[in-house]
Amino acid sequence: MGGRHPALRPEDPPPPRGSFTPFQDTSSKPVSLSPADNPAANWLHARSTRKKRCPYTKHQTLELEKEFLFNMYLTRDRRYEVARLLNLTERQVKIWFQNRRMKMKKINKDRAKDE
Amino acid sequence: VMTLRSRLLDARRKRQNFSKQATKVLNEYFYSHLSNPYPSEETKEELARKGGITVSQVSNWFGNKRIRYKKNTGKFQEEATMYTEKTSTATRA
DNA sequence: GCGCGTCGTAAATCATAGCC
DNA sequence: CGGCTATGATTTACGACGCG
Repeated sequence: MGGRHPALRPEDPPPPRGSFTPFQDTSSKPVSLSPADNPAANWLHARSTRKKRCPYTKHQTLELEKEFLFNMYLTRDRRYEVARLLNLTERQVKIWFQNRRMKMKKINKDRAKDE
Repeated sequence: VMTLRSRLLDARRKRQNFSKQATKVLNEYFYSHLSNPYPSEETKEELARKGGITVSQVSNWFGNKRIRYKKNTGKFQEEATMYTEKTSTATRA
């Protein structure tokens, strides 16, 4: 593996709730846990405090796409405005743009091979 | 959703399930690395080559497989046994 | 240090291939 | 054929790490 884990943690105590100790484990690989009966026990998993994915409405998506067409990168002001208009948080808008840029990269790559 | 594949892939090849060869290659890796089924980029490329699919498809497959396996391990026991023995029988008999 | 960037992923959801 | 499930792909959300 590249070494870097994502937004997930391998296995850990129950939800700390207080939301500290984000962590993960870039180094140690005790390689021990994972009872034979549950191989998935040591796999990465999302923290239990993660917000459930909530599909955006057609309108929200359409407006976000229009904004993306205009600028792939948001200014702080635009982000605030878009979030207000679409009733999303600024964080959601920021992440939507990050994901959208990744999607664009993938599309371009696919199209490059395709010719 | 249909914005991507609807245009770049729909007209011609619609989604089709992977070939037996691709499925075999992916499952063999998955079940022989069950404790850590996260292939490196290089490994993904190799699996993609052996299966005749793209690296993205390999990533999608592992993402789907990990979640679906974790959600219902029981349902996969049969194929788990199958691919596990297929991979280890060589050394014995 | 903050703050936003990319990268890789989980989990949910979508779309439809394929099998009764 | 119509319904249902299996499966591949896409969509949200986030931690780790990088960089200015």
